[in-house]
Amino acid sequence: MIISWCNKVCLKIKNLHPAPMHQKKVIRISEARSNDKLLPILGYEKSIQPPQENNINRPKSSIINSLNNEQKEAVMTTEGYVRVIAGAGSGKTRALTHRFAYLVQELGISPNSIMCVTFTNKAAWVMKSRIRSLIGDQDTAFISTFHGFCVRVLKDSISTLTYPKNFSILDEIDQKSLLSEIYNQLGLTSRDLTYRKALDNISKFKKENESEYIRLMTEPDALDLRSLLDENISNIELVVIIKYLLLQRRNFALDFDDLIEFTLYIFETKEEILKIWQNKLMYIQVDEFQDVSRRQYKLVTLLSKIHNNLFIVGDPDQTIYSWRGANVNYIVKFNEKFPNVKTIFMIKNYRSSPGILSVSNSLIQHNKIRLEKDLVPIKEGAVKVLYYHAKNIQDEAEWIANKIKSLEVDLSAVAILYRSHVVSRSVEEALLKFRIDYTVYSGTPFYQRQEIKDVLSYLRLIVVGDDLSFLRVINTPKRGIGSKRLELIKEYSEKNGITLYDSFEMNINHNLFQSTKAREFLDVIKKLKNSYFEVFSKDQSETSKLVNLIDEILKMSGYEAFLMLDGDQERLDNVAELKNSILSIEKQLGEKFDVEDYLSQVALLTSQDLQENKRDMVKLMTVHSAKGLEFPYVFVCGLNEGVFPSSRVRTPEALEEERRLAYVAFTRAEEALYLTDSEGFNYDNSMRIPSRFIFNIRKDLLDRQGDLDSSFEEGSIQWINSHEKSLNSDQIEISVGDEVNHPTFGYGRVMCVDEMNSEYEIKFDKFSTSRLIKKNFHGLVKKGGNS
DNA sequence: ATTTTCGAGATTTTT
DNA sequence: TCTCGAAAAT
Repeated sequence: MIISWCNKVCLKIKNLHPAPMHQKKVIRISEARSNDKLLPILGYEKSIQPPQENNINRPKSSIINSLNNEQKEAVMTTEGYVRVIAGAGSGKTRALTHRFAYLVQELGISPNSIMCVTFTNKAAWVMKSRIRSLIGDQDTAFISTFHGFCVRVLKDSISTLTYPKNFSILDEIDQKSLLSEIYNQLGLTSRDLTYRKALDNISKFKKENESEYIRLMTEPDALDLRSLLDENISNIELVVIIKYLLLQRRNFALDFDDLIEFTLYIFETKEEILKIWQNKLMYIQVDEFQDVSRRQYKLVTLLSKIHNNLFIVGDPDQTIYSWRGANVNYIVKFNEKFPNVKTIFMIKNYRSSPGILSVSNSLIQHNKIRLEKDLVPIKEGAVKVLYYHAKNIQDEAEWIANKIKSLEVDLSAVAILYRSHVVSRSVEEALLKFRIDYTVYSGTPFYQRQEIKDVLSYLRLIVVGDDLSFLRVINTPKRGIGSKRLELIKEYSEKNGITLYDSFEMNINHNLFQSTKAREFLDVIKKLKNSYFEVFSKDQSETSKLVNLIDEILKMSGYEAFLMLDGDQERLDNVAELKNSILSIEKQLGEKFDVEDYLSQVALLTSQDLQENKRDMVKLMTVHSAKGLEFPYVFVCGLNEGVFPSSRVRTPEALEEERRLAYVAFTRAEEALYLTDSEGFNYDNSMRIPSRFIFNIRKDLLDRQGDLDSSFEEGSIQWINSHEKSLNSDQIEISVGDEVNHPTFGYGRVMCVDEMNSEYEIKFDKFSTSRLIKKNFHGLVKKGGNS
């Protein structure tokens, strides 16, 4: 409470609505105090990190010497298709980095000919710095995520398309704002069709009409889309999809999947470009291959076709992204798809103590669909994993806080993992109460925060002038321009085929804008545009051009004043942080820095890139974002039915994924692992019982604490068993291609089985588009025989 | 006539 | 934190 008060004390008393705990960054008391003298100034300068020191010219042999036999084998098999199936903590990333270094140093391969795909930006960053420490300061430009690579390709070659000539990246927030535009137009609300569902429909549409939709997006005019719209005007879901595509076109906006899809499209249609990349990238390495999606798989296999050097690393037991399209079969069946695949198993675990490992093994064995593979501990020790059953959530959270205190270790050695963000709330309260510093790693990513998006939108409006930025910025801070006045601007722009900003400028004298601050806003933007062109056209060697421009924007637009009046210290800090990150990027790139490039890529950056030096704080994050990381002490909390596994689980397959997720969580721990759950009620008022994953663990492996009543335990196990049975029996054997009969829709054929949402997609004879039917709908009858 | 504010209700996981 | 609708403020 004290810390939170310190953070707030500098604010106006007015706006005391606390943000949800899990979204907040809590800072140390000393920092909070020093902050209040900084309050009146927006953006204080933090010292910029000194550049990393490189150990140049290490003896060559060190690349191999520190490795075990399997790793050596993986590193030194430099030709052909190699698959490493590596358990958690077995040093797979190490094998990957050392292989990169080996290729460069021993075989004299240019680092520019090696593509190394990581799962996150952070992983790429870590890998780069490790490789640099092995081989000195070399260019490692092709160590990146799939998306990072695609941005690079697109930047080079998007001009070869007829349309668009230019692109920006849509993040989740942008997607939603596009949708809300459409909903406004159609008079829909999110109750009629949830955003999530609509976005689902859109990606499904794109998947099914793969070639079609790219053509529609890249043709110079969207006549096809418009006629498609007219034909299907009665199908509201389809209308939303088509309108969305039209808006995407208008804004040159690509979402994360489009990024890869467009790259593939360019590769498939422009052979010269593909050839260039295929020739350039002699070696391709992919980490976390178990979480590769269809598009990503297509991309790497396409790229490796000339040199045929593809090195993949992954652990099928750690597949936790199937809901995003990841498919384990790409790694499991890799050897069937390519000739002479060399498979190397790495099952020695260097990370965790034996107790942690046996618990993890014991858990994952309950999965039926998997390659048998038990990890072997290298570490020694007999410490058991501790399981604490609390009577209520507060109890659970405070037990964790107490335990952390009693550990008496560096706080940065401790991580608390949970299934979903909501769970973090009670833990945060307890940590505050016990005065334990912490950072929340997940939550809204830095570049998706309101204030950051606002500032960047101002910038983008000035530099690019796109509609999305205009909409974001026109009424923040409030200028008296709401839906009705916007309507006028939109209509005019639609009629004349111009951007919203241009339409706004042309209508500025309209009566409707008289009592608003519209003119003021227009003047400011005009002035800023001028100063942008002035500053950036001159060949100034001054480094912080962009930061200066942002300062100007903040002052002139009134956004700074708005933040100081309305926001809290955290937002001011975030804006300062943004300026800092721009400054360091500018410094890094020097003359090569380009504002438009920066703006088009900013969506790919994550908060993790900025949170490097968080010393001495407990880390809180979701299990998903803990992927690939390790911590000496790990707490997994909220191990309750309905939370972990999530209550949304409808199929045995989805349950197995939850179990893998738990497995990932457990195997993050190095020294000690603590599992906790609590009694009480879930948000849907159901009684909380311990997670089945607790009962999956062999009893003698757990050191149990807390008051778990034996009849309560008995009841819990019974409920779990019956739930498991119902999961399995819900499945009617209907698969793709089957003919079915539906009581109202009649005969149809199953086009697709969606495991995640447990739906069938069926094309009925009566309808032109297919429909989704829930798997647990009992009226569906399978028709025997073929037609 | 429009915009702003405020309370109520809801929320898996993310490149 | 987000969205929605109704009441209050310009």
